[in-house]
Amino acid sequence: MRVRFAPAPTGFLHVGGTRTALFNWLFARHHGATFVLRIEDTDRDRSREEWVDGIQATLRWLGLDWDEGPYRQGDRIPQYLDAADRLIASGDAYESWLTEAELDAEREAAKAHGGVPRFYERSTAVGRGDAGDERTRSLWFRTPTTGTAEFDDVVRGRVTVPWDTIADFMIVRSSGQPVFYLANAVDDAEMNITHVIRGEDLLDSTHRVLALRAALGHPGAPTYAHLPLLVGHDRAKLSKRHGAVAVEDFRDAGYLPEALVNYLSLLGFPAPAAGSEVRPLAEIIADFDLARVNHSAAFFDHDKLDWMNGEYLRALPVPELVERAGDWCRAAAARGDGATAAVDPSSPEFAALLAVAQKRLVTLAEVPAFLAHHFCDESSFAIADESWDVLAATERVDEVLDTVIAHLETCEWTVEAISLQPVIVALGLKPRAVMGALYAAVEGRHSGLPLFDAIHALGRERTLGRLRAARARLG
RNA sequence: GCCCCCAUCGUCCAGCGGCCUAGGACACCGCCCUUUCAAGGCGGCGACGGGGGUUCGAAUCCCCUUGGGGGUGCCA
Repeated sequence: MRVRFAPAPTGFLHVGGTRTALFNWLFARHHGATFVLRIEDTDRDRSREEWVDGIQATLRWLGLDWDEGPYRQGDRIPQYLDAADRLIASGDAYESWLTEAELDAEREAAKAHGGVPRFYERSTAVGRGDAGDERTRSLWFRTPTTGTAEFDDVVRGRVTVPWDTIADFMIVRSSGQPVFYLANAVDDAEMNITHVIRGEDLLDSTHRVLALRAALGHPGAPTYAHLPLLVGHDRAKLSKRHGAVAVEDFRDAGYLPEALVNYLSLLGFPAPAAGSEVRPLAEIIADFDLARVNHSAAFFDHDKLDWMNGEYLRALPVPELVERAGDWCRAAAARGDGATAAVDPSSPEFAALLAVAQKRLVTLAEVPAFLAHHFCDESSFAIADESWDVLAATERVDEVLDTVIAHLETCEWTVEAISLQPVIVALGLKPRAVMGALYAAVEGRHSGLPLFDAIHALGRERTLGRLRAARARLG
């Protein structure tokens, strides 16, 4: 069996396309099939080489490795044009020298009659036009006018459409470049693709591709499976205007590829009957079955992705978390992220603080904020305004600071010995009531990393310096 | 306009004629734990769009309707 993922390099790989790639990949890995990557760059004007590279880089980042390709349709133009010639010869297609305005006029006329445009008659009548006309040649497939177009879809069942509702369609542009339908039909046949797994937005095009394939004389047809679309808040097909949908943006935003893959595997496919939705790839592969794919569109829920990413982050062994967070920080710094540049991923404190930050992380992008109080110059250390307000509003805060300072001046420097509850309780106060003030004084914000670990990593002098500064500011 | 697809909690899924006073997950709310915040534990809120059938019995089958989406491009 052979499947293919066939993106057009007209933009970054977005989550919708990624889900399609993932389901093809899952199918291939489940059945031991061959996964082919094919770049559909027949539209020269919109295709860009950087996207061809970007798509591959993103697939690699996700771990969706392909077995063949990437094939480039741009390299196979002669095959498509040859196919077009055969269609002209057999009478299944015709050439047209109609201008775009004339084509539009035909469309208008057809619409007025409640029908669908056919350009053959008019094309024949006009021919190449008069000498001096600025006409160009395009090739069109002549669709049947009677009967029904039908095929069996693994997820939708039998799909039937009357041929008289399907207009003639272009197969070669006036620029001489073949159109998607033709290239798609030729490639799926010549590459021996057995299963076409793609988005539902391509459902209606299947009839045209199948008609081309039949007219070209390719026996049989692949099994089709049209996946439910991924939609945004407005339930419309997911696109750029729905915010961050470029997968490379998710990488930069600190998401783990395995979390994104796991999350995507849940959209349009039943969650495991028993056990967690968070599960190893091997299990997702083993469980995959085209016949169980859902029918209705799925909303891409960032909240659930966040939760999933947190689950994966928490499950990471600390050394691996340190390594991956370090990689992320270096990449962010390289992108020019100033807040991250100060963080030193190779320092022992980075690892120590990350270990206590782990349960609090939703994405790797939050690492710098949690660690900022540690990796800053004392001269640039500042307490956030709202956190200072919390500190200032704390009951007997001056007394608390004095006591804590005294304790930290002499205590043994271990996380256990630093523990501040005893001294607070000794003052007759509840730790809950004053802890916020201490977080603010030491970490610059009233909520953050566990205080005693933060203090331990910070060291005695820096900690005392901050506490004394806060005490002094109180007056 | 025409054609096609779809329809269970706010969201993602379970359900494939009786086990459903509809189950799980995310989100949300509350409680517990607690060094703030998280994490974790426990609990709560919350859905079969509507109308006809079929059947002893429909979330599950059929029809209509409504709603949503997709297609109808010299995009794929």
